[in-house]
Amino acid sequence: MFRFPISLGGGPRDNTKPLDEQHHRAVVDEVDFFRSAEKRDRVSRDDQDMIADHETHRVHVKRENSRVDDHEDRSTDHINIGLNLLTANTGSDESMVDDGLSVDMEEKRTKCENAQLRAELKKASEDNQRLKEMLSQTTNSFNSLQMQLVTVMRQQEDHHHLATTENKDNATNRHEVPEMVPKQFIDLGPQSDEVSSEERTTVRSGSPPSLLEKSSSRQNGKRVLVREESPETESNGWRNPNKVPKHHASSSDCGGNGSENASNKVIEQAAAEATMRKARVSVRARSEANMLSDGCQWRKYGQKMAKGNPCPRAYYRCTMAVGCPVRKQVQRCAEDRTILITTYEGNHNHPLPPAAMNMASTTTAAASMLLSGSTMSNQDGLMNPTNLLARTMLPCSSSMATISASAPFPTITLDLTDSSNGNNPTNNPLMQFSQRSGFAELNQSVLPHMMGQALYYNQQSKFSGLHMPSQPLNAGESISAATAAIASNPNFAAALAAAITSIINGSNTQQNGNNNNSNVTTSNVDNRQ
DNA sequence: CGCGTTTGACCTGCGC
DNA sequence: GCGCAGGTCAAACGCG
Repeated sequence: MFRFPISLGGGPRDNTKPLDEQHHRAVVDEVDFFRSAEKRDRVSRDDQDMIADHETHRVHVKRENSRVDDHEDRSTDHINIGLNLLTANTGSDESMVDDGLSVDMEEKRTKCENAQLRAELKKASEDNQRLKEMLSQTTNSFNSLQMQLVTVMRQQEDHHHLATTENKDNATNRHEVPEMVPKQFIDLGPQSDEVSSEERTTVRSGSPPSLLEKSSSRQNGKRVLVREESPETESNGWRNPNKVPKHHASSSDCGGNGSENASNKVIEQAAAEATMRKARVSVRARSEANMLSDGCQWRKYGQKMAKGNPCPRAYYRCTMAVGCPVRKQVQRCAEDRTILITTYEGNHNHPLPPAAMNMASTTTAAASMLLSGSTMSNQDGLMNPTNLLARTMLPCSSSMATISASAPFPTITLDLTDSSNGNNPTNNPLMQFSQRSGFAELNQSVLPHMMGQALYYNQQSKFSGLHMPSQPLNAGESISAATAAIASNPNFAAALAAAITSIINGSNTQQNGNNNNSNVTTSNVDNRQ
């Protein structure tokens, strides 16, 4: 566990000081080049401080150093300490004869201790910072999970309510209450900041003015309610998201009457959407079919021969709602054509059937991670062992999940082919996950969901799309267990506690195994400048 | 006839 | 600036 150096090298006198003062002392980043000089100077001027106790001297010196500015302000005599050094020596009393050597030794000793203290302080501050980050991430994850839980519970309530209603008014109201899928908006993108949970509840239960409910979409022959984007939203949607910056630039030029703040906001939104779209989740699975059935409706809009692969790449977009930005690419692996590589991109902006929630949560989590990762520097990205994603995802799926930036966009690849131990399901962490979580079904649409849940759990993890080689870590089991606990245990607090414990243990494990953690978060410096 | 697929053209970003 | 590759568009086509 983390060790907090409570004793900062001070003697008993430290405990008598106020906490804030001690803290102040701890923060002061001084180098006592003039420690001995000050001391000797003080000896010459202050008889009361001529105490033989070395410890008392040292503590007093630190206090002096922490308030050196005050001294300089109050008395100009202390400005030129080095000059007073000679006069203090020459004019000193009998103590100078005896302390000539001991002072030097004490000086070295105090310097050494000071360096140790400084190192401990640095380490403590680093641990503190890391804990803060972990707490923040965990809190955010908890809030998100709680929101999902509320959504699911509400969904169940709705189903129950519908069932009871249908039982009561079976004949009369059936056509008025169409069978509908739960309106689960899993968009975790920038919109989530603007739409409060109350508003989302309203979206689920009512009909907001900006949303038009449309019953034309089909889902397995059933009528479903989908959200139809407003024209403005659609214009910023999938139509040409890659051109968003240019479009906005041109629009701002053409429509110069518009508010600059508004346009900036729109630009930021568009940039965020573009960023969200660039996060990709690639799923590798063995399949004879041309496409994985992930619960969504797709329409093919293009096909292209990719370089280095004799198999064409097919482009699909989600057609469950007008303007849904989600697209996917399907391509067979060049080396093994039985492997189907499906790459998802973007987040659904419409309600999804439960079957489609699986894959959607995965892509959404990836996009969210990209957003959070965009606020980080490369040094603090995946290469940083404090990264929750790297520590949580990769350990339990080191052979399945890789993150690569060699691709044009940050891509998380989920290898479900599992060539190494695929014949033994119990060796598969996801299989273990499913078994512990009580999932009866396990198919290619469920697997990404579970990965997606893990990703969702780590959506606050920061990464910059750097290449992260898979490294088997010891904390895999504990992380997997914690993830399973979250999924299966309705008590999120207990599950989160288990997860935090596992993460912390994993952090220590990693730190023990890797001493090159010089880039462990040491500052809050935001590198977006 | 409506919807989905096919396919060639076009656009855009990137490397040289 | 040019070429290449990835990605997208949209007219043509096929199917139920």
